[in-house]
Amino acid sequence: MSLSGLRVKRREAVAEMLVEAAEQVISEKGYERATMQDIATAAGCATGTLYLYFKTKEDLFNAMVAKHCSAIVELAQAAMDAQASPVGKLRAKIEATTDYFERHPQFYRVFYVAGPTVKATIQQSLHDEALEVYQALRQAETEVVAAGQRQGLVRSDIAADELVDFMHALCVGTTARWITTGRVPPRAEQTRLLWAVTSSMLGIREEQR
Amino acid sequence: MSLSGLRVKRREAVAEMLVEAAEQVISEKGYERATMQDIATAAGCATGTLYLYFKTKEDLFNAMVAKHCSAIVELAQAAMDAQASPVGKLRAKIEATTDYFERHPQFYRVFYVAGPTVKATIQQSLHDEALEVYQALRQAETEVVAAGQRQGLVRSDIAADELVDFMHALCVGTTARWITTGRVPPRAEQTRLLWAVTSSMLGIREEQR
Amino acid sequence: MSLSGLRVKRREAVAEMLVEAAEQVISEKGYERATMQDIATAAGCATGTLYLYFKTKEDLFNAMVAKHCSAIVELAQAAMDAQASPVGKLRAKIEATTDYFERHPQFYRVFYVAGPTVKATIQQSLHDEALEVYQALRQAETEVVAAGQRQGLVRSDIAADELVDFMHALCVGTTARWITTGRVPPRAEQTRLLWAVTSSMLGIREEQR
Amino acid sequence: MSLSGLRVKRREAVAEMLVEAAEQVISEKGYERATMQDIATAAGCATGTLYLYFKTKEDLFNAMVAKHCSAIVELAQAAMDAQASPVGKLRAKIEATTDYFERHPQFYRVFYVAGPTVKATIQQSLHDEALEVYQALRQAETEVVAAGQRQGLVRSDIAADELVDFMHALCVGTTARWITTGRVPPRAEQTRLLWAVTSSMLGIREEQR
DNA sequence: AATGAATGAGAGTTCATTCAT
DNA sequence: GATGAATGAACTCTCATTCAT
Repeated sequence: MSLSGLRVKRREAVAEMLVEAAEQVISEKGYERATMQDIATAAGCATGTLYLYFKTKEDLFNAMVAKHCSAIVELAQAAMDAQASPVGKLRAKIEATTDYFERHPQFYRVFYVAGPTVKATIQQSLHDEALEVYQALRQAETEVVAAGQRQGLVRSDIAADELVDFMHALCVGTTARWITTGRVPPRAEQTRLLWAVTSSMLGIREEQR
Repeated sequence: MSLSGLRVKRREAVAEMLVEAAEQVISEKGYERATMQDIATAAGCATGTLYLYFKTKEDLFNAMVAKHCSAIVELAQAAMDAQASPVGKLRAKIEATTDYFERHPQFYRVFYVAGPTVKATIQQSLHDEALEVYQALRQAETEVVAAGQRQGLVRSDIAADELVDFMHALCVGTTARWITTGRVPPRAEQTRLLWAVTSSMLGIREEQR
Repeated sequence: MSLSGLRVKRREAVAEMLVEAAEQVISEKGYERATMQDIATAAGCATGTLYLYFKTKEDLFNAMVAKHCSAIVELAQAAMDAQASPVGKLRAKIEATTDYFERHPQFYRVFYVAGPTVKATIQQSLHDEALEVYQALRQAETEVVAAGQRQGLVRSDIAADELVDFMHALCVGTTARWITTGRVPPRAEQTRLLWAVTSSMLGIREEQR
Repeated sequence: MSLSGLRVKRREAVAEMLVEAAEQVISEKGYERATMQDIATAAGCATGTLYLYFKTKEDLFNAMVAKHCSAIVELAQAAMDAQASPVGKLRAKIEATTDYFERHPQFYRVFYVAGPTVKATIQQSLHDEALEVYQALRQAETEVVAAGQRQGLVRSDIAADELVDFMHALCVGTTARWITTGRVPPRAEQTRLLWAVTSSMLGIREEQR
């Protein structure tokens, strides 16, 4: 690997570390209350150093959000692709995302602590890179639900895209509660519970029955 | 009413107005970005006046949150009391809260815009005044769900208090989506949709069938 | 005078005082080196106070420049209007401006110390308020010189507007030298010297001879 | 030439290049706004490299000013030496300096953009190297003018050293106007105009008449 | 009670300078 | 010698809070 290749690698590694420090601090204090000084201290560097890697505070925040969004979307998509049946896909997707949030509770907390910038930021940062991917995921889920409806496996009295929204609301809301209260059930239980409520909400009739 | 009684009345009326101004501004800009100057301007008074009624900015925010929490809890409790059957109670509670948020979208928005202080504040402000009432509501709901389970009207494979949490997650998450996207379905549709997903999630078998 | 009238008066008085403090500090250290803290200290107030009267540092600077430019232009115009003959007008204008700079040496120093913003600022601030007045003055001078040329009192081998530019260059440059070296000749001598060189540069033949 | 002699040569060549880069950037943005990074970029080297040749930013600036001052003084002196008569000397000096500024407009611009450091810097940097030379030039000019006065070629109602100052003011002010407005007359015209106004200001009676 | 001018601590950001590589 | 990442002091500007009127 060339010298400049090494440099790029190193730069990315440092940026990654700074993002993690930011994540740490922001998840504790919220975006507005977290100062660049705080983040620098958490990262073990000087304030000015942060600006060598990110042009503004918001930039740093965006980088963090984009990183996680991309990761989640990617995992969810992969989990769905690995399954054949609509019901299997939905279940796998729920498992994958629950899993991710459990492994990255700080990121989740950001959304409940981060404040005003979050919404604007997510939309903006996703526009740049991951929005298409994110929309594709939503599209894919809707198609899966619709397929389930056509096969009589999913309730048909509510439109597929609305069901997807309900699914998201339920999963996100539940995960939020787990993480913010600090009482996270064991993994197996998480999946069981979430799938139990989601599947009955969707009126799912399991195929193998 | 005594003179001092009138004075108290007047003081409360002014405080109420200031809270409304704060609500307006904070729901637009978020807690951190909303300045006391902004709020004073919205209320049509001077900055200093705010401090005659609230000791700090956070105090003003707390008053606003407490006001709405109390109102919601009260309405929900009343709606449940007016129904006899467990299923009726649950349905009535959902209707009552959905109703409240639709009439006070600004308050709802606060939770998605308000930022870091929200969680701390809610817990703190609820501690002070409304937490007991709020816990009582949750308790009441849990008992209703448990009663439904005993009568075979509600699924029994998940504990009553957990079902209550799922209910909350679903309702709050869905309402959030409606309000933040700005695409609020008509009232009747709201209730139909929410009840359709909630009841099937709870495995409800309607009594009259 | 009404209460709000008094308030406006007071506000203007304070703003004027702050401008003077800024003038003091900037003439010593230059625009870039003068900090808002310095200016506040010179004015005997807190940093924040400056921002109650001027939106930005540049704003404060602009206010200062605009004030002096307007004053000079006004005095110069008045001095010219008070004279009948072209030669008298030119002489009166030189006297008036020399006079002003002698009474406000700090302002003059600004132009030799203030730095990059000066040119941009002067053009911009003059655009807003005083540019037309300033252009009018230049126009008036050009006409005076042209009149002098028609009457055979001023050399005709160089265009009137160019002669005006030379006049400005000579006066400004000379005043600059006096003020920056600190060796300012007595008033009577100033006028005598400046007029001696200017009039011979303009090829002036005094009328009464 | 010895090895170390070559090294010195090389070092000077690099320093010269860096000074030119600084000149470029500072003439555009002004001293304060020009960053060492900007200059390094313009020079095609790293920030740190600048510090191998100049101890501080001000040092680099001083080097640049000193370079031009020396050059101008040298040219002016040579031009004067090449003429015999006082009037010829003055005219030749004006031609030489006008010429220099036209060939180095960036340097001239520095004085109108560079800001607070200029005065201090010029005095300081000239002290170190060129002040004596500069003073010598001024002295030489004064003697030329005095000689002109003795021969009845130059007005005698104003002291020789003051006339020299007026000459400087007029030439510098005029050149400034040309360069900052960007409307530079053709070379021949420059000399004609400047000499026309300067000579009549000095009350010069051309010898050949 | 009401005002709003004043405060000053603290935020984000920049940049001359250093130093390990 | 050359590099450029790292530093941290210093800057402009904001805003919750106070207090004389």
